[in-house]
Amino acid sequence: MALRLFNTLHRQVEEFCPLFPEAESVGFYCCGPTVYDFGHIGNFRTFVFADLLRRYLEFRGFRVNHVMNITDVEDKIIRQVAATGLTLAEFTGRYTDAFLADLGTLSCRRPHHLPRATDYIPQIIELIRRLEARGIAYRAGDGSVYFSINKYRACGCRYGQLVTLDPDAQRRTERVSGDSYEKDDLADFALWKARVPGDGEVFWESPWGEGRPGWHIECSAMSMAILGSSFDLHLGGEDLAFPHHEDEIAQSEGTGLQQPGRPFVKHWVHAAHLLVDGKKMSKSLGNFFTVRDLLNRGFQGREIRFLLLSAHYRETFNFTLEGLDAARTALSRLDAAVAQLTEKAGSAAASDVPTSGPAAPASRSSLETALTEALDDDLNVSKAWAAIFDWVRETNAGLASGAWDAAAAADRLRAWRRVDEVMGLGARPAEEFPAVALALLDKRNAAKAARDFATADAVRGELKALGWTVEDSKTGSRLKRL
RNA sequence: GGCGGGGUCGCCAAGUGGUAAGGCACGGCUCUGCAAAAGCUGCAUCGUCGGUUCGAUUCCGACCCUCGCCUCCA
Repeated sequence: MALRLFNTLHRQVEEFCPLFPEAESVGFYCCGPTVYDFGHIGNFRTFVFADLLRRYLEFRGFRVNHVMNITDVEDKIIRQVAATGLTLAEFTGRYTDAFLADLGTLSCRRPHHLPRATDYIPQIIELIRRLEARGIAYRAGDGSVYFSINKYRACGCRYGQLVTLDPDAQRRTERVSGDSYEKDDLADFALWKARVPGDGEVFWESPWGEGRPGWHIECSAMSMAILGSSFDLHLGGEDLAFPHHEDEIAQSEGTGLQQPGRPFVKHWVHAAHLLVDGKKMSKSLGNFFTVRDLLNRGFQGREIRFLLLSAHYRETFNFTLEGLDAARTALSRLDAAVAQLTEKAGSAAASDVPTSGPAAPASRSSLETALTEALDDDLNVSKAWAAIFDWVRETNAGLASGAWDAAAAADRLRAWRRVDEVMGLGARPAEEFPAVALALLDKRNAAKAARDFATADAVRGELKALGWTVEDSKTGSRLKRL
């Protein structure tokens, strides 16, 4: 079996085969954030999904070269820079740091490369020059440089690979028409935007005068600079398919840098949106939660990650706080099983180091087999969770019946750790018990030992008021946060 | 208006031409001093109407509802 993934280019599920099987790594690009504000969890759904795919590829034995751009020059950023009086680097640096911190909170592996658009101005200019030399880019009256879709098509290239849009049937919004007068054609898009007074100090010298990069060119420049002119995987949110990715293909393939027969990107993968109350989560609607918002409400990053990974990436997913509560409950059941297994395994588990890469079939656990089967199927996480929760039930039942010794428990634990290399939930953070709670626990244990149940129950009530519940077991009592 | 997704148990969410995974919630039982946790167990005929078929939730058609893209956007 091999990994099968939906490819937006062909609108079907296809087996993932590296473009260059002999190459040492798989080229993996995911459109990153525009750093003008904190990202919301809708944005992070895509990044968590990208992380899952990366982890799974690595689990499957591929070496992944993961690139995520940081777009640090753009209209909203320029407005904010002007408004705050900060320099571009100061302003975008803050949100870049916040973004990376949030990525860490959600247990996403750090991309190997995090190129910033402003560090790639020479490459961007070079790309535009190539397009200009091939007659595909043209300079408009306002000094900006545009991409000509007609010229591009005249070169035998296809515009409209990711979406089917009939230009004549499109809705003409004010914004589109208002934007069009400098362009030869409505659908053309800016490669280089001439400096205007509102840009303040944000501009670069170029063969076309002072200005800044257009909307989509930075991704073409950075992805090709780092991964080459043809690479394996390009991901992003579904809203980026058009126009961003379509234009990216046009700019990249318009340069003619690819080997004959090689596409710019072999496999395009798009993640569906997160909804809130049935509507797309977005900055403009104001219906968004940032990772920080949820942390402030007492949720953990891994709980958010779990929720974001609970639905298939190509289905829209409705985010609710109730859903997050349910995710927390489910995750704590998993945590409890893993914790008990760890306890049972004792020192037998200590030497285990989870490893990536394919396990020999003989040593593959049934959990791992089920996970692989599920994820090979276009990353069917629902199926994967079903297997994981079946495993949780088996684990609890086996633990309760005393069926396993330490070594058997360690085996099961090892299986889980391998699977968690992909899911990325990690271990539950160690709980800090306040001294008061521990004192009350002792008091209750003493009362219980003396069979003074009235006192024991009263103390349990006190603990409950403090937000702790008590779980009695054969081996003793433990505290658990309510 | 054009294009593309969805409508499966109270909620979330897989899936299949032969009567439907998993999670959360809920009920019963076991365990427990009582609980909690855990286990066992119960709980859906798949938007509507037609059609194809021995048989459709799964295929086709129509309709209703809903979300997204077409404009910066994960």
